[in-house]
Amino acid sequence: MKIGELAERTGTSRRLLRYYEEQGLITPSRGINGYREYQEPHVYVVQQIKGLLDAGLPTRIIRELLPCLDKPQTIYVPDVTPEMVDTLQREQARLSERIECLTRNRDAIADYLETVLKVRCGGDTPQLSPARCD
Amino acid sequence: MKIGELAERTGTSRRLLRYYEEQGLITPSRGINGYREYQEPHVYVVQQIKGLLDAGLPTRIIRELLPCLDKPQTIYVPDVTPEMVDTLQREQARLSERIECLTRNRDAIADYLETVLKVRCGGDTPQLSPARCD
DNA sequence: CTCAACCCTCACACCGATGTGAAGGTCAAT
DNA sequence: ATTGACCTTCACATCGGTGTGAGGGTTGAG
Repeated sequence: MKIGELAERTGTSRRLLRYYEEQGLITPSRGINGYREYQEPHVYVVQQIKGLLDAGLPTRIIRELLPCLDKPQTIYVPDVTPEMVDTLQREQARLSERIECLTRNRDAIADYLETVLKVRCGGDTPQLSPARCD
Repeated sequence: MKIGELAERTGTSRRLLRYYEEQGLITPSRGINGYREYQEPHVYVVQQIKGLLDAGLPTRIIRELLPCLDKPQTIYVPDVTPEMVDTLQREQARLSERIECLTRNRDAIADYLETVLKVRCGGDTPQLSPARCD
Protein backbone atom coordinates (compact mmCIF):
# COMPACT_ATOMS: atom_id res chain seq x y z
CA MET A 1 0.00 0.00 0.00
CA LYS A 2 1.23 3.51 -0.77
CA ILE A 3 1.58 6.38 1.62
CA GLY A 4 -1.74 7.94 0.80
CA GLU A 5 -3.72 4.87 1.73
CA LEU A 6 -1.80 4.33 4.93
CA ALA A 7 -2.31 7.97 5.84
CA GLU A 8 -6.02 7.65 5.33
CA ARG A 9 -6.32 4.37 7.18
CA THR A 10 -4.41 5.62 10.19
CA GLY A 11 -5.66 9.17 10.28
CA THR A 12 -2.14 10.49 9.92
CA SER A 13 -0.72 13.02 7.50
CA ARG A 14 1.68 11.87 4.81
CA ARG A 15 4.13 14.34 6.23
CA LEU A 16 4.12 12.56 9.57
CA LEU A 17 4.52 9.13 8.04
CA ARG A 18 7.65 10.37 6.33
CA TYR A 19 8.78 11.91 9.57
CA TYR A 20 8.32 8.62 11.43
CA GLU A 21 10.45 6.98 8.80
CA GLU A 22 13.11 9.66 9.14
CA GLN A 23 13.10 8.95 12.86
CA GLY A 24 13.62 5.27 12.24
CA LEU A 25 10.22 4.18 13.50
CA ILE A 26 9.04 2.54 10.28
CA THR A 27 11.02 1.48 7.25
CA PRO A 28 8.78 0.82 4.28
CA SER A 29 10.34 -0.77 1.24
CA ARG A 30 10.53 1.17 -1.97
CA GLY A 31 8.94 0.40 -5.30
CA ILE A 32 10.98 0.59 -8.48
CA ASN A 33 9.73 4.13 -8.93
CA GLY A 34 10.89 5.20 -5.49
CA TYR A 35 7.42 5.16 -3.97
CA ARG A 36 7.18 3.91 -0.39
CA GLU A 37 5.50 0.51 -0.10
CA TYR A 38 3.81 -0.24 3.19
CA GLN A 39 2.59 -3.61 4.39
CA GLU A 40 -0.56 -4.42 6.30
CA PRO A 41 1.10 -4.59 9.76
CA HIS A 42 2.26 -1.02 9.32
CA VAL A 43 -1.28 0.11 9.96
CA TYR A 44 -1.13 -1.19 13.49
CA VAL A 45 2.39 0.03 14.06
CA VAL A 46 1.48 3.55 13.03
CA GLN A 47 -1.48 3.54 15.39
CA GLN A 48 0.86 2.39 18.11
CA ILE A 49 3.26 5.21 17.33
CA LYS A 50 0.49 7.77 17.33
CA GLY A 51 -0.78 6.57 20.68
CA LEU A 52 2.62 6.68 22.29
CA LEU A 53 3.44 10.09 20.87
CA ASP A 54 0.12 11.34 22.10
CA ALA A 55 0.99 10.00 25.52
CA GLY A 56 4.09 12.10 25.59
CA LEU A 57 6.81 9.65 24.61
CA PRO A 58 9.47 11.02 22.29
CA THR A 59 10.34 9.22 19.08
CA ARG A 60 13.71 8.27 20.51
CA ILE A 61 12.02 6.14 23.15
CA ILE A 62 9.34 4.80 20.88
CA ARG A 63 12.06 3.59 18.56
CA GLU A 64 13.42 1.47 21.36
CA LEU A 65 10.07 0.14 22.45
CA LEU A 66 8.63 -0.79 19.07
CA PRO A 67 10.71 -3.92 18.51
CA CYS A 68 9.07 -5.60 21.49
CA LEU A 69 5.52 -4.52 20.86
CA ASP A 70 4.39 -6.82 18.08
CA LYS A 71 2.68 -9.69 19.77
CA PRO A 72 3.53 -12.88 17.87
CA GLN A 73 6.97 -12.40 19.25
CA THR A 74 10.13 -13.72 17.71
CA ILE A 75 12.81 -12.73 20.12
CA TYR A 76 16.39 -13.28 19.19
CA VAL A 77 17.57 -13.45 22.71
CA PRO A 78 21.27 -13.19 21.97
CA ASP A 79 20.57 -9.81 20.38
CA VAL A 80 19.04 -8.46 23.56
CA THR A 81 21.81 -6.71 25.41
CA PRO A 82 21.69 -6.15 29.15
CA GLU A 83 21.62 -2.42 28.48
CA MET A 84 18.54 -2.97 26.40
CA VAL A 85 16.88 -4.86 29.21
CA ASP A 86 17.82 -2.04 31.51
CA THR A 87 16.34 0.57 29.23
CA LEU A 88 13.14 -1.41 28.90
CA GLN A 89 12.77 -1.76 32.63
CA ARG A 90 13.29 1.93 33.17
CA GLU A 91 10.85 2.77 30.45
CA GLN A 92 8.36 0.35 31.90
CA ALA A 93 8.60 2.16 35.21
CA ARG A 94 8.09 5.51 33.56
CA LEU A 95 5.05 4.19 31.76
CA SER A 96 3.66 3.01 35.08
CA GLU A 97 4.18 6.44 36.58
CA ARG A 98 2.37 8.05 33.72
CA ILE A 99 -0.46 5.58 33.97
CA GLU A 100 -0.78 6.20 37.66
CA CYS A 101 -0.87 9.95 37.19
CA LEU A 102 -3.43 9.78 34.43
CA THR A 103 -5.60 7.34 36.31
CA ARG A 104 -5.53 9.44 39.44
CA ASN A 105 -6.63 12.46 37.47
CA ARG A 106 -9.23 10.69 35.45
CA ASP A 107 -10.77 9.39 38.64
CA ALA A 108 -10.68 12.83 40.17
CA ILE A 109 -12.58 14.14 37.18
CA ALA A 110 -15.04 11.32 37.52
CA ASP A 111 -15.63 12.21 41.17
CA TYR A 112 -16.02 15.82 40.29
CA LEU A 113 -18.50 15.14 37.54
CA GLU A 114 -20.45 12.81 39.74
CA THR A 115 -20.72 15.42 42.44
CA VAL A 116 -21.68 18.16 40.06
CA LEU A 117 -24.28 16.13 38.27
CA LYS A 118 -25.72 14.80 41.49
CA VAL A 119 -26.14 18.22 43.00
CA ARG A 120 -27.44 19.64 39.78
CA CYS A 121 -30.19 17.10 39.45
CA GLY A 122 -30.87 17.29 43.14
CA GLY A 123 -32.68 20.41 42.09
CA ASP A 124 -31.57 23.17 44.45
CA THR A 125 -29.62 24.84 41.70
CA PRO A 126 -31.42 26.58 38.88
CA GLN A 127 -29.78 26.09 35.55
CA LEU A 128 -30.45 27.43 32.13
CA SER A 129 -30.20 24.34 29.98
CA PRO A 130 -32.00 20.99 30.24
CA ALA A 131 -30.34 18.97 32.94
CA ARG A 132 -29.34 15.78 31.23
CA CYS A 133 -28.28 13.49 33.97
CA ASP A 134 -28.44 9.85 33.08
CA MET B 1 7.49 30.26 50.15
CA LYS B 2 9.39 31.94 47.32
CA ILE B 3 9.96 30.62 43.86
CA GLY B 4 13.36 29.17 44.61
CA GLU B 5 12.10 26.91 47.34
CA LEU B 6 9.12 25.75 45.33
CA ALA B 7 11.40 25.03 42.41
CA GLU B 8 13.65 22.94 44.56
CA ARG B 9 10.84 21.08 46.28
CA THR B 10 9.12 20.20 43.03
CA GLY B 11 12.16 19.61 40.88
CA THR B 12 11.07 22.29 38.47
CA SER B 13 12.99 25.22 37.08
CA ARG B 14 12.02 28.73 38.16
CA ARG B 15 11.51 29.50 34.53
CA LEU B 16 8.84 26.85 34.26
CA LEU B 17 7.06 27.98 37.39
CA ARG B 18 6.78 31.44 35.86
CA TYR B 19 5.63 29.87 32.62
CA TYR B 20 2.90 27.93 34.40
CA GLU B 21 1.75 31.17 35.93
CA GLU B 22 1.76 32.89 32.56
CA GLN B 23 -0.40 30.05 31.30
CA GLY B 24 -2.85 30.55 34.12
CA LEU B 25 -2.10 27.27 35.88
CA ILE B 26 -1.01 28.78 39.19
CA THR B 27 -1.49 32.26 40.55
CA PRO B 28 0.79 32.96 43.50
CA SER B 29 0.19 36.13 45.46
CA ARG B 30 2.83 38.81 45.48
CA GLY B 31 4.82 40.17 48.38
CA ILE B 32 5.16 43.91 48.87
CA ASN B 33 8.43 43.72 46.99
CA GLY B 34 6.88 41.99 44.00
CA TYR B 35 8.22 38.55 44.85
CA ARG B 36 5.92 35.63 44.17
CA GLU B 37 4.57 34.01 47.32
CA TYR B 38 3.55 30.38 47.07
CA GLN B 39 1.54 28.42 49.58
CA GLU B 40 2.01 24.83 50.68
CA PRO B 41 -0.69 23.36 48.39
CA HIS B 42 1.15 24.73 45.40
CA VAL B 43 3.73 22.00 45.86
CA TYR B 44 1.14 19.38 45.06
CA VAL B 45 -0.41 21.38 42.28
CA VAL B 46 2.92 21.80 40.54
CA GLN B 47 3.58 18.09 40.76
CA GLN B 48 0.18 17.53 39.26
CA ILE B 49 0.98 19.90 36.43
CA LYS B 50 4.30 18.25 35.77
CA GLY B 51 2.72 14.82 35.66
CA LEU B 52 0.02 15.87 33.25
CA LEU B 53 2.43 17.72 31.00
CA ASP B 54 4.65 14.68 30.99
CA ALA B 55 1.66 12.62 29.98
CA GLY B 56 1.21 14.78 26.95
CA LEU B 57 -1.55 17.14 28.00
CA PRO B 58 -1.16 20.74 26.86
CA THR B 59 -1.39 23.59 29.36
CA ARG B 60 -4.67 24.67 27.83
CA ILE B 61 -6.30 21.42 28.92
CA ILE B 62 -4.56 21.24 32.25
CA ARG B 63 -5.90 24.68 33.03
CA GLU B 64 -9.41 23.33 32.64
CA LEU B 65 -8.78 20.20 34.64
CA LEU B 66 -6.99 21.69 37.61
CA PRO B 67 -10.02 23.26 39.28
CA CYS B 68 -11.53 19.85 39.84
CA LEU B 69 -8.43 18.04 40.96
CA ASP B 70 -7.98 19.20 44.52
CA LYS B 71 -9.65 16.65 46.64
CA PRO B 72 -11.38 18.43 49.55
CA GLN B 73 -13.69 19.73 46.92
CA THR B 74 -15.66 22.92 47.16
CA ILE B 75 -17.68 22.96 44.04
CA TYR B 76 -19.62 26.05 43.21
CA VAL B 77 -22.09 24.25 41.10
CA PRO B 78 -23.71 27.31 39.61
CA ASP B 79 -20.34 28.17 38.07
CA VAL B 80 -20.15 24.85 36.30
CA THR B 81 -21.53 25.45 32.87
CA PRO B 82 -22.87 22.64 30.70
CA GLU B 83 -20.02 23.31 28.27
CA MET B 84 -17.62 22.73 31.11
CA VAL B 85 -19.23 19.42 31.94
CA ASP B 86 -18.99 18.52 28.31
CA THR B 87 -15.33 19.39 28.13
CA LEU B 88 -14.60 17.38 31.23
CA GLN B 89 -16.37 14.35 29.89
CA ARG B 90 -14.50 14.55 26.63
CA GLU B 91 -11.23 15.00 28.43
CA GLN B 92 -12.03 12.10 30.69
CA ALA B 93 -12.51 9.92 27.65
CA ARG B 94 -9.22 11.06 26.18
CA LEU B 95 -7.47 10.27 29.42
CA SER B 96 -8.95 6.81 29.34
CA GLU B 97 -7.68 6.30 25.82
CA ARG B 98 -4.22 7.34 26.85
CA ILE B 99 -4.30 5.09 29.86
CA GLU B 100 -5.40 2.19 27.76
CA CYS B 101 -2.64 2.76 25.24
CA LEU B 102 0.04 3.11 27.87
CA THR B 103 -1.16 0.08 29.77
CA ARG B 104 -1.23 -2.02 26.66
CA ASN B 105 2.32 -1.08 25.87
CA ARG B 106 3.60 -1.44 29.37
CA ASP B 107 2.17 -4.93 29.51
CA ALA B 108 3.71 -5.76 26.16
CA ILE B 109 7.07 -4.70 27.51
CA ALA B 110 6.48 -6.78 30.59
CA ASP B 111 5.72 -9.81 28.45
CA TYR B 112 8.78 -9.20 26.37
CA LEU B 113 11.04 -8.84 29.36
CA GLU B 114 9.59 -11.90 30.95
CA THR B 115 10.24 -13.94 27.85
CA VAL B 116 13.74 -12.64 27.40
CA LEU B 117 14.72 -13.17 31.00
CA LYS B 118 13.14 -16.59 31.15
CA VAL B 119 14.95 -17.85 28.09
CA ARG B 120 18.20 -16.25 29.11
CA CYS B 121 18.54 -17.99 32.44
CA GLY B 122 16.36 -21.03 31.89
CA GLY B 123 18.15 -22.29 28.82
CA ASP B 124 15.90 -24.68 26.92
CA THR B 125 13.90 -25.30 30.04
CA PRO B 126 11.74 -22.27 30.57
CA GLN B 127 10.77 -21.94 34.20
CA LEU B 128 7.56 -20.51 35.54
CA SER B 129 8.65 -19.58 39.00
CA PRO B 130 10.14 -16.18 39.81
CA ALA B 131 13.18 -15.99 37.61
CA ARG B 132 15.82 -14.22 39.58
CA CYS B 133 18.66 -14.02 37.18
CA ASP B 134 21.12 -11.23 37.68
C1' DC C 1 -1.07 13.43 -25.56
C1' DT C 2 -2.92 15.58 -21.66
C1' DC C 3 -4.68 16.05 -17.26
C1' DA C 4 -5.53 14.80 -12.59
C1' DA C 5 -3.99 12.52 -8.86
C1' DC C 6 -0.67 10.49 -6.97
C1' DC C 7 4.33 10.17 -5.42
C1' DC C 8 9.21 12.18 -4.36
C1' DT C 9 12.64 15.52 -1.76
C1' DC C 10 13.71 19.72 0.37
C1' DA C 11 13.07 23.63 3.01
C1' DC C 12 11.03 27.09 5.50
C1' DA C 13 7.56 28.08 9.29
C1' DC C 14 4.83 27.40 13.40
C1' DC C 15 3.70 26.20 18.13
C1' DG C 16 4.42 24.67 22.78
C1' DA C 17 7.63 23.54 26.40
C1' DT C 18 11.98 24.82 28.05
C1' DG C 19 16.81 26.95 28.55
C1' DT C 20 19.68 31.00 29.06
C1' DG C 21 21.09 35.36 29.86
C1' DA C 22 20.86 40.44 30.34
C1' DA C 23 19.60 44.45 33.19
C1' DG C 24 18.03 45.57 37.26
C1' DG C 25 15.64 45.49 42.27
C1' DT C 26 15.75 43.48 47.33
C1' DC C 27 17.61 41.66 51.37
C1' DA C 28 20.70 39.73 54.85
C1' DA C 29 25.24 39.51 56.47
C1' DT C 30 29.69 41.41 56.84
C1' DA D 1 28.44 50.36 52.02
C1' DT D 2 29.50 46.35 49.68
C1' DT D 3 28.80 41.64 48.43
C1' DG D 4 26.22 37.59 47.19
C1' DA D 5 22.09 35.33 46.79
C1' DC D 6 17.90 35.92 45.94
C1' DC D 7 14.06 38.02 43.15
C1' DT D 8 11.89 40.73 38.96
C1' DT D 9 10.84 41.26 33.64
C1' DC D 10 12.01 40.72 28.92
C1' DA D 11 13.72 38.58 25.02
C1' DC D 12 15.98 35.58 22.23
C1' DA D 13 17.23 30.47 21.39
C1' DT D 14 16.47 25.47 21.04
C1' DC D 15 14.08 21.27 20.30
C1' DG D 16 10.46 18.10 18.86
C1' DG D 17 6.26 17.37 16.40
C1' DT D 18 3.63 19.32 12.48
C1' DG D 19 1.93 22.10 8.53
C1' DT D 20 2.63 23.88 3.98
C1' DG D 21 4.29 24.57 -0.33
C1' DA D 22 7.61 24.61 -4.18
C1' DG D 23 9.61 21.99 -7.93
C1' DG D 24 9.51 17.87 -10.09
C1' DG D 25 8.62 12.65 -11.42
C1' DT D 26 5.00 8.58 -12.27
C1' DT D 27 0.75 6.66 -13.43
C1' DG D 28 -3.71 5.86 -15.24
C1' DA D 29 -7.90 7.48 -17.59
C1' DG D 30 -9.98 10.03 -21.28
